[in-house]
Amino acid sequence: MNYLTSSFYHQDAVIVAKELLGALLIHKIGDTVVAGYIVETEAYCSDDAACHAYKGRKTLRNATLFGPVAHAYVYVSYGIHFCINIVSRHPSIIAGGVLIRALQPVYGIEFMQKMRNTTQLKNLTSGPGKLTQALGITLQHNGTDLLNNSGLFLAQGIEIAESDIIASPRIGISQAKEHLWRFYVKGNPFVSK
DNA sequence: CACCCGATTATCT
DNA sequence: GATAATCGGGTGT
Repeated sequence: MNYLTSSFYHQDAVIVAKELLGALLIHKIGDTVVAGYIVETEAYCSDDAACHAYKGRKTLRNATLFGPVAHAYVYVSYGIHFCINIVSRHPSIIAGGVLIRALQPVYGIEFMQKMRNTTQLKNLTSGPGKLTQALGITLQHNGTDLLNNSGLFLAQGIEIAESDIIASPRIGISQAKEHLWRFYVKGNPFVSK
């Protein structure tokens, strides 16, 4: 198992978002390993009006985005879902992260089916709120160091060819829609929508 | 398949 | 009071 190392996260979030495609997001809960290949991401930068860090470090919620890279930024979406970002930014930038939007289930599929209350593979991890529920990721993981053997981490997975990466506008935002900072694996059935 | 809407809370106006 | 990096269930075509 090859873990992604610190230097990987010290790059522009847009680069990290692209390069995270194909990586394994892993959550170990006791003896259970729950994991999937990342097949859809979105980049958010501090000079980007759609980013939670855009207005500065004002509230407790977005503090993690300003903290060390390779930590998990988890927030509550629409009051009821959790979404996970990987804190990553170029050293010249004050804050930034990559939203994980979809996974292809690999390990712990039975666990995911219990958590999601469905056996339908396509519905387990095909969206940012779905995949956190499937992997058992909650607000308590906000600020978790992904390099520190915490049970939540990233590892090298499968290689995605450049020609199989599609860039498109980010989903669900009302500002800075012009940036093509959503990336997904062409033709992968687990991409959201 | 398309739209519409309710759930539920941190944050902003 | 409104909006938001969402989801699932409802209704209609």
